[in-house]
Amino acid sequence: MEGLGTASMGAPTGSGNQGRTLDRALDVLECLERARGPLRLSEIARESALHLATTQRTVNQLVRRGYIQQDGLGYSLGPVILSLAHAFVVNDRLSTVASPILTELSASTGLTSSLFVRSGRERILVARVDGVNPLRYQFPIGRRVPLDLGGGKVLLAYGEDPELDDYLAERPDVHLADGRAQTVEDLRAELARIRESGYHLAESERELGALSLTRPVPGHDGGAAAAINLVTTTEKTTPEELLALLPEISRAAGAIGARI
Amino acid sequence: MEGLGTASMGAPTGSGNQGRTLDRALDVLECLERARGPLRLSEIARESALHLATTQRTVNQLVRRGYIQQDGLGYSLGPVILSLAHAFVVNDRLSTVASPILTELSASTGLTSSLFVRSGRERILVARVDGVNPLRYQFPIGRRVPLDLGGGKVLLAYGEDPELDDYLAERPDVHLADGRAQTVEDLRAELARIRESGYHLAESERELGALSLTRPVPGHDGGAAAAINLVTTTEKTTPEELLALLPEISRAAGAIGARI
DNA sequence: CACCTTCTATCATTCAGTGATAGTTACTAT
DNA sequence: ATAGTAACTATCACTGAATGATAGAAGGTG
Repeated sequence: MEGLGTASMGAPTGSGNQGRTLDRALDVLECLERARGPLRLSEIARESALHLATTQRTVNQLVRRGYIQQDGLGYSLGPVILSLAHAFVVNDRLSTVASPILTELSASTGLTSSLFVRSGRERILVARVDGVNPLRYQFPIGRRVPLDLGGGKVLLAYGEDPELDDYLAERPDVHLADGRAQTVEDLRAELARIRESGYHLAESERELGALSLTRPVPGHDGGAAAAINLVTTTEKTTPEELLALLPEISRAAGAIGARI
Repeated sequence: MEGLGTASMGAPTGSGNQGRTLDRALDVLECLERARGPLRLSEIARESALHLATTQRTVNQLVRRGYIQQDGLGYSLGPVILSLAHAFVVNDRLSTVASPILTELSASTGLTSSLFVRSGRERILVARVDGVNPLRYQFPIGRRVPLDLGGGKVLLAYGEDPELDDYLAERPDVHLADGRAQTVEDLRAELARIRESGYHLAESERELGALSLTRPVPGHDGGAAAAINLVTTTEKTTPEELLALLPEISRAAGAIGARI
C-alpha cells in the first residue's frame, strides 16, 4: 500500500480544537464519502488522522445510527444518509422553487439545465432537468466538483472577497479538459469579466466537448445564492447559439431569485 | 416556556449516556429531517430535548460544515447531505448490484420495482425502477416508511427475534389504508405465514389501491439483507396476476443475494 | 418605547471523550 | 497444527472539552 503522506489533508476542521468530537465524526463521514469502496477501521483512522480507539468509538456510533454500514470488506456510508437527503430535497426552498422553473427552461430550450450551490471550495449539484436527448455524461445530483472550472466560476465571482482571496492564494494552476492551461491570473481576469457581464460561457473546461452557459441566482445579500446553467455539447450546439439563450436563462435565474 | 415534559421522546439515544455529543448532533439532524420546514433554534432545542446553549453550539457547527443551512425562517438540512447521499448511491454494493437486476425485472414485468432495507423500526427505499407507465404516486428514494405495513413485513419477518419482540411489544394496533384493523396478533400470524411462504402480497395496506408483491433478498447470515418488490394498482392488476410473477421476482431476489 | 424573540457570548464545573495498552477473534501461510 | 498477522473490541486513568446557567446584542412588532 502507498502508506503515509496523507496527514497533509486540509480538512476544514475549523477553529482550533473546539467541537472536536462532532468535527471528527464528520471528518469520518466525509472520508467515507471520498472513498470509492469500503474502508477498514485502520484506513479510516489514517485518512482522517485520528487515533484508532477514537475512530472505533466514532465509527461504531455511526454504525449504530445507520449512518455507516459494515460488511466483510470494511465500512461504508449507510442508508440513513438517503433519508436525510430525501428530506433535504423535499424541504429545501431553493430546490423546490427551482425545479419547475428548470423544467420549463429545459422544455423551452431542449437542453439540460441544472442548479448548483457553493459548498466550501466546491460546488454541489442540487437539481437537474434533462433536455430532449439526455447527455451521455449524466451529471449526478449531489456530486461535488471544483469551483474553478466551468459554471463554478460564477459562484466564485460572486462570492465574498476574503474567501475568494484565500481560495486563489492556495490554488495551484490547473489545466482545462481540453488541455489549455489556466493560471491564477487567467482566473482572476475571467472572474472580473463574469462579474461585469453576469454570465459565463464555458467550453470544454471541466469536461471535453461540454458547452455550458451559467448565470447566478441573485440572493438577498446581493451575492449569488446559487447558479443555474444550460448544458450541451460542442457537437450539437455552437457557442453563439447557446449564448443566444442568455435571455431565457436570465429570466429563469431571476424568477428563482425572486422566490427565495 | 413550558420547559419540561419533553424528555419522553424515545429517540434512540442508545446505551446510557456515552457518546453524548455525537448522538445529540445526529438527533438534531434527524429532528430537521422530520420537520417539514425551517426550524428555529429554540424549536430544535425543544424537539431534541437539548439545552439551548448546547443546541446552539451543535447547530452552528453543523452549519459551518454545510450539513445545516440557515435562512431568515430558521434552520434546515444543508446541501452537503446530498454529497453524502451521492457517494452512498455510487458506492453501495447493494444498490449497484440491484440496479441492473431491478431494471431487467421492471422491463420484463412492466411494473415498478423497488429495493428497500431495514433501518431501526422503519424501512428506507434505496432504489426504484419505474414500470412502463409510472405510478401516479411516486415513491421517492430515501423515504422512510413503517415496517408493519406492506412490503416492510417481509423485513420484519426475517429480522432478528429479540428486535422483533421489542417491536411488537411497543406497537399499537394500526389500521390499513383501506380501513381494515391490524392487531398485533394479526401481524404475528402474518409474519409466520411470510416466513413459511417466503413472500408477501399486500393489497391496500400502506396506500389505498396499491398492490405489491415482496420477496426478501437473502443475506449471508440467513436473514434478509433487504427486500425487493413489484408494485402496481388494483385497477391495473389482479392479485392473481401479480402472484403469477413470483418466479420472476424470486429469481431477481436470488440474483441480488448471490452478488452481495 | 417597552416588549418579545432569536441568536450569541462568557465561564466555572465536571463528566464524557481521549488515547495508550491489552485482549479477542479470524484468517494466512508455512 | 502452529506461528504470525490483521481487524476489531474492551479497559481505564487522566484531562480538557462539552456542558448549561446566565447575561448580552440584534432585530423586529404593536
